[in-house]
Amino acid sequence: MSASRAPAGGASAGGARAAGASGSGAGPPAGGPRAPDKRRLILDAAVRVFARQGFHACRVSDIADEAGVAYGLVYHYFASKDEVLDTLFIERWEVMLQLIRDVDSEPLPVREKLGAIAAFIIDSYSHDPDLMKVIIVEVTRAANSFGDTHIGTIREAYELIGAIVEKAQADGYFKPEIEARFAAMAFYGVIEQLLTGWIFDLLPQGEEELQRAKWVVIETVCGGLETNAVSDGTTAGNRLLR
Amino acid sequence: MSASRAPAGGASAGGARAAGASGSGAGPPAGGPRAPDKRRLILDAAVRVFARQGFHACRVSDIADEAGVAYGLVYHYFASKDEVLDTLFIERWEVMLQLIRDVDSEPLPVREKLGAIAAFIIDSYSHDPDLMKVIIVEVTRAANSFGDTHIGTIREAYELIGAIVEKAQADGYFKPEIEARFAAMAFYGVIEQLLTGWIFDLLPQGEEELQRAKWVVIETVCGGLETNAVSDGTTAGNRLLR
DNA sequence: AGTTGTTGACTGACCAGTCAATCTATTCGG
DNA sequence: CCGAATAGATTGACTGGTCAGTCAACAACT
Repeated sequence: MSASRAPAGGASAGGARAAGASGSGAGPPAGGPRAPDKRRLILDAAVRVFARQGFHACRVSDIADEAGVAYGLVYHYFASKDEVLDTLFIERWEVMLQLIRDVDSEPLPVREKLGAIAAFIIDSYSHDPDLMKVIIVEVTRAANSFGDTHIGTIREAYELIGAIVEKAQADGYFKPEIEARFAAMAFYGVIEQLLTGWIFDLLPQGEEELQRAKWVVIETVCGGLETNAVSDGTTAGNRLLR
Repeated sequence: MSASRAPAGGASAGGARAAGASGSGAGPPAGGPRAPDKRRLILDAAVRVFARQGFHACRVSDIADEAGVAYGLVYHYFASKDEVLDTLFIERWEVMLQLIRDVDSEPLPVREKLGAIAAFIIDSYSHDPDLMKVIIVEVTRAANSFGDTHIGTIREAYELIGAIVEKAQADGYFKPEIEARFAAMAFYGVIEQLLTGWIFDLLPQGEEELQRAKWVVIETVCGGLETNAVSDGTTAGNRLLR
């Protein structure tokens, strides 16, 4: 429930370089906030355009216009229109993957681990709805084209979450009857559907709702996965074990 | 849990007719299984092609080829490529909507109501994975383009499910702290994510797994929504009230 | 004098949608 | 009962527009 590290949108960080430019090593002279950094400008513009019109419906010239640069410059920094989207996805997903790994390695109760993951994703949406919309709509859920390309990376997230669930089962917090893989999908599915609800404007999305949603996710999913009696007579849920 | 009415894929049924053909009333002489019914042929071919290549990546000629008809015939029955997909979605979604309405109107315990809905969707996938893939990937989750067009119909499903949850809350089976709208999204999200898992081949999809998944969905979601003590001391879950 | 950044007009491919022609079935006058 | 007439079904070559990606030139910086 604490602050949770929401990601900064601006800094360059990784980002897979395309073909073409050999990039002699050093980046811009000083990484200060002053540099125009057209590459970033294009990436950020692309997020807005993709979110507004969708990847397929928008033209490369729309991105260039939005970024205020010439058409050709897009191809100076990226090998193709696809690569722009790929870059956006990889950049962001890698951060999430790292967070999940970090969370996983810490000795926390499951609720807090899953809570941190849910919080991260929801905070990411809160911080940059357009970017999350693009990643979910255009990549994560695009079974053909992009989804296929990144399926390996996407799967990794599910597997890491699955591992967390498995551990919780081994420790007796979660019931073992529900396969960890299924549970991981369920957990992630609930979160993604909430984002979808916000994206489609099917759910109210004040800051308060977003915060509350974190709790709802955990309460709903963990509630169903925990070993809270039912079959055995004791009232002792994990609550007491913890 | 019972058989649940899985939909037949073949018969024409409703289906919004396009512009053009005024249809002087009677359809084909006898509605027997003999009639070629090119319209249906095209629709079924489109499902296969859309599932395989995706809506955007495929050409109208691919559909015509797959159906074994001439290019132009597609435009005899449908006003546009879009209309083919629209028709597929509406046809199927309407059936689901009707099922939800039926289920809702019957006096059943929540678990069985939601169970019937989950079963229907999962059976639909089991019966025609391609069609479900197309509907989910190309429409339900396409925030721009198609998703936008059908958002009203999609929303209706969420609202109906939400109403079921609300009723369960009023009856004391579900806890009231989790807003019905959220719960409905969570429920649907879990199911859709499972389908996604199967579509992307992230989850094993034997017939046995699909059947088991129905139980997992209910167990997970309802487990988290039910008023199973926790805050009050009694072990009495809804199980006893029922 | 070279290297990297930036520009935008241009091209080549691709494809949705059109349409005139052909085919098939049903109707109807004689 | 037959052949003409009408209407729908079916065909596939063609068109028009769109757009991703190229490239030759120019600018800025070192």
